[in-house]
Amino acid sequence: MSGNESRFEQNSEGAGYLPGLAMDFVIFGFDQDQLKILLLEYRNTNLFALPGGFVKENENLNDAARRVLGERTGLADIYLDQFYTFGDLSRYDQEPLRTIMQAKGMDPKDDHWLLRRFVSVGYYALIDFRRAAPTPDPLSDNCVWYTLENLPALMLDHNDIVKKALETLRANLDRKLGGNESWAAPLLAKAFTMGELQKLYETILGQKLRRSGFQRKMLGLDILERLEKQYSGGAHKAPYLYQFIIDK
Amino acid sequence: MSGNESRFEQNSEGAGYLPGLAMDFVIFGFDQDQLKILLLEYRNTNLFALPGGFVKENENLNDAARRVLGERTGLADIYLDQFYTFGDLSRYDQEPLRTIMQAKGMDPKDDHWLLRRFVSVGYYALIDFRRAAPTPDPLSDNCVWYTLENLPALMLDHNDIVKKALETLRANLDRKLGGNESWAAPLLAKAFTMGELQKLYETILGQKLRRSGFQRKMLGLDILERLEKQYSGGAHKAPYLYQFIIDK
DNA sequence: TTATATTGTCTCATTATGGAACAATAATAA
DNA sequence: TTATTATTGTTCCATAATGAGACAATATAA
Repeated sequence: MSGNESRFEQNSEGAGYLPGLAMDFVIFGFDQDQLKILLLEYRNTNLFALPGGFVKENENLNDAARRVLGERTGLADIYLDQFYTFGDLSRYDQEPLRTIMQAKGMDPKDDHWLLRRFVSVGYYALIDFRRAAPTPDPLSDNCVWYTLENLPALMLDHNDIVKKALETLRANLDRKLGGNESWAAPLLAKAFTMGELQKLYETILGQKLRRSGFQRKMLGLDILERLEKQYSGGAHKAPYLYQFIIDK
Repeated sequence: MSGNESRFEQNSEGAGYLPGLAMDFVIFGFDQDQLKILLLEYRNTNLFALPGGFVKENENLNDAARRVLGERTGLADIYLDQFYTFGDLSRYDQEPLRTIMQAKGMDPKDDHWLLRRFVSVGYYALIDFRRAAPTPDPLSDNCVWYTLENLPALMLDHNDIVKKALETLRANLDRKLGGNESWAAPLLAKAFTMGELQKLYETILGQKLRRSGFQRKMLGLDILERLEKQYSGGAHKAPYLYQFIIDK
């Protein structure tokens, strides 16, 4: 992190990084029946942004994504999906970043590398809300979970990026219904009830599903192992707990 | 095309273009029951590549894609899909491009902008085989249709790019089956038989489909208009001709 | 005129899905 | 202790979708 700090402040040329290329992340977590994503906050500016990063000159693009994801969440081995590359000219707006840098006491020149035009590769990730250690980058003051329905206005085209990420995630859910479902594992506890799994689907898809049909389909996929243990805590029949079958 | 020529030869800095960012195209056409894509050939080098291009400094990424697609095929208003961005270090191999430039009588220095590392945004397009005017770029000698099953070994990671494009196209076919099917229009004649449409699906998906089921599903989508005209030419009952319903 | 290949449609068994019912039961209220 | 309540796991059935094939229709070739 110490070497990280310097790339923003001391190095006005962005040496060691590919010029004009950035990455932005839509990092999904699931907590209390809500989908959330990680946002960066900039104090005194009222600006919010997606976590992002840059690609080193001797680094694979997707490796850079994993590295930055680790830097922001402390997590490795994450379900990570490159979903779109954003390259509109409307992204090229020096104002927000200049405001942020000035709020940090910097006085960047017009040709500071961070103020140039960037094309940004979008990734989304599904991570374990409970294990994540949200960490702001050197320019930000905070890295916080925001409920998807409650997002503030974000910098540049970042709201569009979130929208596209969610669309892609939904489409992939449909397609992956037949395959290995372990994508959902990081979003749930190790053992979970069928109701919790259904709630996760409903939250991502933004619509209610029929209970019996959902149970029928999930059990039919042979990806769930029913545990003998039972959950307790509600004034009703105790549901089974399930785990995803690994390997498969 | 005149201004195009100069960007490769006279301008060793690539001025006016975003550095390190390229686009590669998998341009699909359909002819004689075969799926084909456009390849560039380089004489005296035995090298083949996907058509590609660069993004101007004051141009949207997707607009650049449409521009380059027009330059290579002469076509506008094309179904164009950005499917993945390729950024592995293994792409960074000066040899093929140096060979090509030398075969053209150029002697580029090691830091010639074309010999630097590029991250490339992949697009695929479905175009009308009959209306296309394949046009090589200034570095290439030829722009030719190749059957997908007969592709030669391509430069750099271009075979991977083709593979990924086909995977994406197939996945999108499945998803779009319920929606508007006009994506298929550029690949077929204005009027076509159900058998021709089925053949197109089978070729893209790489598998046989059941005839009665295909007909049932297609007619049920309400996207086809049955024409009174009938095709003739085979020693059998004449099939109906169909058109896609526009607007819808 | 007959044969042949392919088409448009239909049939029927099988499977999947929508929607609801039902008994089971863990906690809570009486 | 007993009744109540909310939620679960399962079953049921009507409807829809799908797989696999049968059959008559017919434009050309023999």
